[in-house]
Amino acid sequence: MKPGRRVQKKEKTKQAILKAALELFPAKGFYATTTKAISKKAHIAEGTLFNYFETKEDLALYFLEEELSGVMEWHLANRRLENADIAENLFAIIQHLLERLEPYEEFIGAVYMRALSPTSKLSPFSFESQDRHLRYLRFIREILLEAEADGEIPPVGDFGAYAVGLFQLAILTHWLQDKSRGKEQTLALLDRCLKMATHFLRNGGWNW
Amino acid sequence: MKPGRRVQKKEKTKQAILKAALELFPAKGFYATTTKAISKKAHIAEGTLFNYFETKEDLALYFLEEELSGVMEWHLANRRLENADIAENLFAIIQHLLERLEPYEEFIGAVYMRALSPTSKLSPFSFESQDRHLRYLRFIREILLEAEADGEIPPVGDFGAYAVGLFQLAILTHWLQDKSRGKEQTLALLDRCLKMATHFLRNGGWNW
DNA sequence: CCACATTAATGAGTGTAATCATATTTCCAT
DNA sequence: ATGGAAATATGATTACACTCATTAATGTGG
Repeated sequence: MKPGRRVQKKEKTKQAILKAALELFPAKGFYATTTKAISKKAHIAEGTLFNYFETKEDLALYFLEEELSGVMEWHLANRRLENADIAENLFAIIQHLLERLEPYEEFIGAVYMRALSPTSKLSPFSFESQDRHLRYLRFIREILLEAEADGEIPPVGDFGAYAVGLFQLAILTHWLQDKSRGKEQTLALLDRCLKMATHFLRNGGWNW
Repeated sequence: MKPGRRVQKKEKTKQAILKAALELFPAKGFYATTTKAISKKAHIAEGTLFNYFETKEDLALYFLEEELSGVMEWHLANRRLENADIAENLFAIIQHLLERLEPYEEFIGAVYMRALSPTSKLSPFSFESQDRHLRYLRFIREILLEAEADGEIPPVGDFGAYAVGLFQLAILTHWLQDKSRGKEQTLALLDRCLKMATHFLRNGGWNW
């Protein structure tokens, strides 16, 4: 079953849009980049862009979602982490995500906060993009469940995953501002917070 | 020094805009309310609105900032809280804020997340609105400093205030979704988190 | 190869936030 | 009071994200 010309062309157009966006967003930022400019650079009509991405925000979020998926795949392939404790595990995951997000530093912050929002009161987002983020939350949930099963931490429920997601947001905002070499400040903070949190959970802070 | 006609009129116009916005935002939500509709209801020209508020978001955030100021004043006037421990103190503050935000529940979430952002990479916000939020962070910092001085908690630095701000954001997103009567779920969560955090800090979790 | 169905591309059109040159109002010094 | 300066209001205009009716390209069954 080889892909027909239609599928091929479609993929090519999508890649052209993404390539154009990835040249403009980092250079001019999310807000100063117009969809018109992206279309032009991708050599397509203005309307075509919206056949591929519902909104300009969705286009920017595509990169985030790709990297979130990438992190999940990477983690699955990285058996070494299966034996790591929960703090190491989460540290590795978040650090890896930050590394992957580096090319998007200049614009991803503008839309990241909204991606997190689980309620329509927060933004006029498509359900689809919420679904995609939910996948990542379920992934985190899985990791926490394993740690629970090993007796590493007490049961933290769905709320645990939600909390980690929020923590990740906090780390990301710190990372965006971090001027230190190699973002070492953020990494130190990340390490410290995770160690504290697991220490806290192990010592019965949660079951109280 | 009585205010001249100019100042009076200006204040009247501002109030008219706020009144109109407060009728439309809760009814239709932030996104479905047009600045044109607000102007019309306030009996002013479309452009006049932007003499008073830089952007539509700024207009919505005005209500938040008023309430943040209100919370600070309220806290200052409430001597009872000076002797309360840090958990009670923060609980009272955040609960009070949530109560005050109730009238804006339908639209404040749409802009709240952005107000928090301390970096221009996150949003095209005016510096002014960042300043206003900084005032609140300094207020939180003050409260934490008092608790530090009393030996209630170890020194948590500016980061402590930042963390509380982020925590408040987390609580707010929970609150927006909370369908329980009187938002009691959120209040229970708030109580639990604060008690855990102070317990944690007191037991040397931070100084590690 | 051809009709015709399905899918994708197009760009003029729309709605709306925000701007800006101009007009109007208020203030104040004489 | 009056003229001119400063502040404020105005709404036509702009810029932009996004829509949609139409056109073009591709796939398919006979």
